[in-house]
Amino acid sequence: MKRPSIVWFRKDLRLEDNAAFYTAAERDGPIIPLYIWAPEEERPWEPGGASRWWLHYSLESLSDELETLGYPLIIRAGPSLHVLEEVIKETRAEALFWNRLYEPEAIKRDTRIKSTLSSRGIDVQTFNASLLFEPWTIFNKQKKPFQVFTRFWQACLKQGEMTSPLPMPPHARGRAPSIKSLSPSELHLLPEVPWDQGISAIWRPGAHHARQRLDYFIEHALMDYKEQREFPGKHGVSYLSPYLHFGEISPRMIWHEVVREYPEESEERDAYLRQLGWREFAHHLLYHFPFTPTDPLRREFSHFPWHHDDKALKAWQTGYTGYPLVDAGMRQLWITGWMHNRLRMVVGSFLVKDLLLPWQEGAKWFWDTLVDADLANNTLGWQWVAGCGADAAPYFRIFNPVTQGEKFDGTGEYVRRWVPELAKLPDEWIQQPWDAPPDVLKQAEVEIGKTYPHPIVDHSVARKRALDALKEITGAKAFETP
DNA sequence: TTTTGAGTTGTTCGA
DNA sequence: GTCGAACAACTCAAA
Repeated sequence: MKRPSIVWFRKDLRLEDNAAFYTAAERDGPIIPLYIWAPEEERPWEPGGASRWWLHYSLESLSDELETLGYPLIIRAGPSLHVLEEVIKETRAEALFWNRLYEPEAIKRDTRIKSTLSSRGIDVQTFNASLLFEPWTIFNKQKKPFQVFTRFWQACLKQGEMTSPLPMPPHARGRAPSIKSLSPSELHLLPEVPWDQGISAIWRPGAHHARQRLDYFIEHALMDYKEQREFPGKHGVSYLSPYLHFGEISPRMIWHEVVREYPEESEERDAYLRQLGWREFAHHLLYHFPFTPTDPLRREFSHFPWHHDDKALKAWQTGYTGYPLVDAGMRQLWITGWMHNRLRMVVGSFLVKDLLLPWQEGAKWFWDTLVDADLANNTLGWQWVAGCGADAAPYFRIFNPVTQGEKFDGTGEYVRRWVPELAKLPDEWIQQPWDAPPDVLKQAEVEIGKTYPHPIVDHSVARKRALDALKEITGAKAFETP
């Protein structure tokens, strides 16, 4: 019997298709599953409020699952290297396995830890458990990273057969030495004031629930995905983003299940798989352009004449801009810790183009409020919407919140759900209550400026202002990548 | 994963 | 009955 191996869990809080855990279980010796809470190592992107909430329940769930297999989870507080050294000493572990992360700070830390511990004779091995295609495996013909999604995804799909997910490892054979552990509650991840009721009402963290969501999605929504995913009032999407972020399900498991259920190519199926592609693309970009969480990929945008307006920012954050669709999105986020992707584009465009506030402010707010806050995805999303990132359109995208409402929430059911003070307005006026005739407003018990705010800006004026602001930088230094 | 405005075509209606 | 204004509905290029 060998000495113990440590499996360092991070954003891979599952047992199935977990290469690090699987490798440890195949090895002949006890396993010490370890979680280290070290938020300062991720600064300035330490987990936000909603993420912490999720993490608390994920750790409880992971701990329960491990317990039934006979591997009690050890939870400690960082710094990571220090904790690893401690645990190695306490258990006489001789091997350490983990699944790789792709955020710049995590890469630096992990590289340092790997070389330090390897040099002391620990068998350190790392694995891919979070991506279908690791960033250093995909390049264009000039050997450079792709900056356009479609080409990137085509190149990925040409890589050939996707390998199958790894199974659940067997029950523990050896008994790990018993060492001290914190409980999830001792990490103080849950809020002290109970703002989490809306989140608790709809989310169930944990690998088991990720599975259920996936099965439900494949059975009920996948075949209508291409159309239905556009309607925020419907349940046309998979709701898997937070599970993917914390690794409670792997993209490979999703891919495999979807393809097993629908072996034939189809527009619906492939439209969904393509979304996994966007996640891959986001990680790819973050890896190759590690400055992008704070700085624009297109450098000329660092001269963009942003405004600074705390009042406007606050109105956006709290969902009081006077544009029903924008406000509905922001309130859904605040209450449930999640926002439909179409709304992420609409509210993002509104912050950046209509209010001319820097996209970094939006990214920060999302980081704190989203249960699926993910550095790669958040960065890609905000740079895309600001027009300063990859996959830039040849035009300056400015979403019209009224038109978007009419197209994607024509019946107003989404707005009515999240902006109840407008609920009684007829469909015709619900996306633009300021234009409704006085008797209609009266009938609906809406008083603009009292029960619901005046529009914070006039969209058509704001649109022109944004185009003018863009002109100020288009003369600036041309597009370049470092 | 867009919007706008200009231009075109088609329809209605009244002089 | 014919003509043109007005407008709706649509396409398309440009941003």
